Amino acid sequence: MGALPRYQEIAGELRAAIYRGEYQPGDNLPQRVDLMNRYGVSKETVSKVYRVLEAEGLVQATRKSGTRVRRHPERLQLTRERTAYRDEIGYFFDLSAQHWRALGPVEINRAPAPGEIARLLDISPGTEVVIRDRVMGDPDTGRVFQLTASYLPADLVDELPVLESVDTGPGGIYDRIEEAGHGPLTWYERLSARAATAREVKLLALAPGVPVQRIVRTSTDPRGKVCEINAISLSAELHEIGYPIERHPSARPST
Amino acid sequence: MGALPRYQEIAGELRAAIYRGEYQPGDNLPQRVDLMNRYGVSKETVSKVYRVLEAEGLVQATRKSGTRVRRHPERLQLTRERTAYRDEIGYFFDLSAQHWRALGPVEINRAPAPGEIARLLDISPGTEVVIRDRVMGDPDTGRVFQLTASYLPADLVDELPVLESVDTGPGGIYDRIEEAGHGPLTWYERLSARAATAREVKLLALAPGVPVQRIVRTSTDPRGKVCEINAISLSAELHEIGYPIERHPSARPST
DNA sequence: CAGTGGTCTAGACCACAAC
DNA sequence: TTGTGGTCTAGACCACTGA
Repeated sequence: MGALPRYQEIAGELRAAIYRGEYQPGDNLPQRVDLMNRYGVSKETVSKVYRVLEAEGLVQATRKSGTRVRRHPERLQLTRERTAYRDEIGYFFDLSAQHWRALGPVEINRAPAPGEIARLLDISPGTEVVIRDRVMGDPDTGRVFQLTASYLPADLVDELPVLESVDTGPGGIYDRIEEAGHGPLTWYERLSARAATAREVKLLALAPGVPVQRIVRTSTDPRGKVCEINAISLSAELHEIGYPIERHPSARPST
Repeated sequence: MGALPRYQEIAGELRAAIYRGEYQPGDNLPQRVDLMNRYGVSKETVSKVYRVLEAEGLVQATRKSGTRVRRHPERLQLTRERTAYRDEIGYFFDLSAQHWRALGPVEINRAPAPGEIARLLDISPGTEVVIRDRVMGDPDTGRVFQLTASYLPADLVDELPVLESVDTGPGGIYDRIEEAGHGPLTWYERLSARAATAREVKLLALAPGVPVQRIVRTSTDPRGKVCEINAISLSAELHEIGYPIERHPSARPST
């Protein structure tokens, strides 16, 4: 027996075969019973093999018709602008997602701030914040594309109760915050990724093993107080974020 | 019995308890035997529960001392500039990662282009390309931070054999490509994320369930030919990519 | 060296989707 | 209807690691 457990070895062989192109997207992989015989292992072990590959997003199993190599969908190019625009409804940060709308009403709750958010808001973890949750998507097809959560520190909401109401008026929370003397806000975005939560898998209809891409935007007032954090989750399989690179004078073309 | 399998139900309860803060980072979760008794399930089922939570990057098991809620490391802010710089060694696209160096020699191979790369190079999948693989990291600690692969179409390498050699001279492949009449190159970057491959888990020392962030840069010559694709994999847990947002005139401050 | 996680089995049963 | 994936068990054994 090698250093790796049996099921990892078998997963490795199948993975390599997929990368070599022996199994093309859409092809069926050997079914459970065949692998049991071929490698002389039990059904549970074979299941473990396929669970590993499924968690990697490589294969997809359907009852009766077998386990297939996944076809990866084309990625939607999400040209994330580094510029904030504003229209009659409010602010937007994304030219290519301009037609997405909230599917259903905003959900507003008070809850302890998750660790990452507390750190960015510069409050101690577990402190209560106001959370405005939105499910965004294509209003025509009803397809969900992103989950948005807006985190507001409790002291700011006490000062500005409108932030806890469903309709925050023209220009949305940013205009209200700026009117209350916190303007002009400056924005900063951070891009990261992590494994999907159960909620994200369900709402974004993620295939097993697909991570989410995160866009976390902080809004800071001129005194340096972080007034809001806006966290977006997107399917990492469906989206990519693109931008052109400019040449610095040090990188002059040599033609 | 509900709609979900038993192990998913139990995983859900533990997950919720972690989010509620009943188990803090560093705390021990109940051990296998306790959960067997509490829920009246077998050891394999309990293992499956913890395998789910581990794949989500929520918990980490160590023999003898139990299964703990993971502490997530601080993210290294990777301020990805939108500007290409150049020094005596070559081009760089990342101010904050300037001191990273190749750990070990470049590995150069000819292999069929993976689907994603073929699409960007505008060649049919499986066409042979030249791949230059590098492992980058901190030269002092030896810690690996990113895997870099540079994909070059075979016809360009036939025209410019130096692209297949280890030392490509001052300014690297970009200067060689531009000197050969393909300059000035224009660059475009795409950010995405996906589940880690086995190689990435090993080389980047990723914890189970941690995805990789991908930065894929295309270099295009003035005639529109894509001359190179540079694909970087980073631990999504360790890095985030940040940038400030500017105000468009439409988003004037309302103070 | 004992305790905990990790792997594996043989066999049972369920549930869904294609036929 | 039936074949396929999916779940679960009871019990065995291994392997690492912290006291």
